[in-house]
Amino acid sequence: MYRSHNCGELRATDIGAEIVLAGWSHKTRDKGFVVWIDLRDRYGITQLVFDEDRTSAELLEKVRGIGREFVLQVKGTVTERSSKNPAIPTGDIEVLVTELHILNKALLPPFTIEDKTDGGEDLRMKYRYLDIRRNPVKNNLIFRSRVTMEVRKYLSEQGFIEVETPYLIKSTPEGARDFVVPSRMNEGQFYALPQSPQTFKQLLMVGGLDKYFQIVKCFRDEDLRADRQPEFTQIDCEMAFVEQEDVLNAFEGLTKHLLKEIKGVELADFPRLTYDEAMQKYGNDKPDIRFGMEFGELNELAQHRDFEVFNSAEVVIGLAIPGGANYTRKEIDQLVDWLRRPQVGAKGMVYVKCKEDGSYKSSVDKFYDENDLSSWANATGAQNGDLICILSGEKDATRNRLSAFRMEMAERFGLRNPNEFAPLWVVDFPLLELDEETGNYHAMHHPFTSPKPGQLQLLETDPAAVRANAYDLVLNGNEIGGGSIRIHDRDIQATMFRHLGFTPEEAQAQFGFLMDAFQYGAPPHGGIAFGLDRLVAILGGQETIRDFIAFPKNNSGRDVMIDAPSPIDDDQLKELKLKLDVQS
RNA sequence: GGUCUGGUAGUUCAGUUGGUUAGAAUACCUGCCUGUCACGCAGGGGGUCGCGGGUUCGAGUCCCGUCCAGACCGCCA
Repeated sequence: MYRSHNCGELRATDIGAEIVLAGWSHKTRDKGFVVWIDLRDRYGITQLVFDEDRTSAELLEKVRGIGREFVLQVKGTVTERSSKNPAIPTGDIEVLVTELHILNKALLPPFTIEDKTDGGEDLRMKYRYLDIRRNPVKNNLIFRSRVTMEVRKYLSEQGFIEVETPYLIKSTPEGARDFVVPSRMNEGQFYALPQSPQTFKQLLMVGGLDKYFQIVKCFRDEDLRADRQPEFTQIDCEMAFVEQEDVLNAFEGLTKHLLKEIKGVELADFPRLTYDEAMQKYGNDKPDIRFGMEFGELNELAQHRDFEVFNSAEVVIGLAIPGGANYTRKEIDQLVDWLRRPQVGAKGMVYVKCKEDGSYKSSVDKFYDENDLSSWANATGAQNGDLICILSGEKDATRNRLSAFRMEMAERFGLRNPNEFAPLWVVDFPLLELDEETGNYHAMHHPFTSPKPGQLQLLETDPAAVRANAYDLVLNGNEIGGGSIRIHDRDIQATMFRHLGFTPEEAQAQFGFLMDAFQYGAPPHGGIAFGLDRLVAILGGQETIRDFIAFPKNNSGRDVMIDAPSPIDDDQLKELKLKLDVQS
């Protein structure tokens, strides 16, 4: 028996008990006549005590050889502390050690194993197993486990069946770049790792499973971000015989359940915005609605005067910055500089100061009078004391820029409170999106998404106008889930592929299995997939998902701990019949 | 593919206008300490200033290149 108790559970009621503990030596405090060691495990810290009166000289000698992170097993008596520590749960007691075994020695860790470590990101990732000993990381992993447990519990209770789908599947050109895996037994051929189990879950619906879910790894070979990893986990769900309303209700239920169980937050019914509304009000299809600051469209009010910049623009949009009227010239210049950075790319900004006395002062006073400026304040909801910032230009780019600006200002004003949760559904996404580079349309969600009823004909005449039964669940400015009602009719699916530029032969070669299945009685179906890593991070009140993943990859997709990816040797290449063509 | 920020002791960082022996904190080591718990006190060891080149009498500091890390844009059906 390695231990009778863990390091977090002994209390005053245990005083007098003979116990055995095991754990890591967290910190030693040697006061000369007495030595304390904080013994740490997953459950907490228990203070061990050794002193000149009660401990043998031999044992004291051994204790003084113990370094940080040695693995210890101790036998001893639970005793009352003469000076207690109310800061920790075990602070009333300590263990007077009679026997000590060093189960394993340890090198000095390259960073301190403390809540506020002195280690940087780099080192922590290289020695992730040490990092995981720290409370912040350990607690995040425990937190994640609680979330997945609640997901499984809730969905199982709702009648969903968890089914595993294959990881070695087929590469398709649509969507993200695939990670590929060479097949030894099929020379010159490759599997792809799934970007999502999309087609399989649809086939499970054809198979009659009716309600499916899976907590599943997905893989996308695209560049990383603080909230994006090349392998990530989805809560993947699909239901048969459902309309959009059924899916939204089912997963609004899941989200409410999680917020209640995990955060103790009771959410009201989620507001819904159409994609068009979201873009118009927030310039963003995943708006953060924890704060207001909605856009005001000023086209009608600002055009047809003598100001050419606005007249020639597709849109003129204003955003009221609370309390911005007293910004100095320098402060406003700094905002303009921020907007002009290459990442944002605005050419300039027009501003209107809405002064406390109700008068206006703008950078375009030459072209507009008080009535104009007043109408702008009205349109943007600006109060006296606010600053209206106005961007103009091409619609999508201008909305995009002002949206980035809105988020930046909210960040600066501390309006993005991590303990506040503001979910919403964004619905009625466009079915197709024009690819600027190729001039072709591609599916905004994916090619299996069904157009809104009655809009199929519109595909021929005005593809960009077609709306889809597609929806995103947005939480605090993050897309945490997205899904759609799928196509379940072979002919409609074939039509979709044609519009996406597939020849019938290509469509059959790549997705024939799905379209064939649709011929054998596919039920109407739809579903959703949640990004688990992101969801857990947001519930945990953090921006970056890395510390909710046990072994994450760095910015360049490397695992610096195991040093992957890495070259493979020539024998392996030969076996796979692969030749490399890389410049060394 | 691009923009920006950073790389100096085990670690986190400071280092002024280019100028003597590159500092602080923390960690580590030694000694002291009768109740510590961020223990305290005294002392000590510890540096390829990412790498390569250049400018200069002289480079941690300026210039060019390169590698690495991070944030973001593109990308992510």
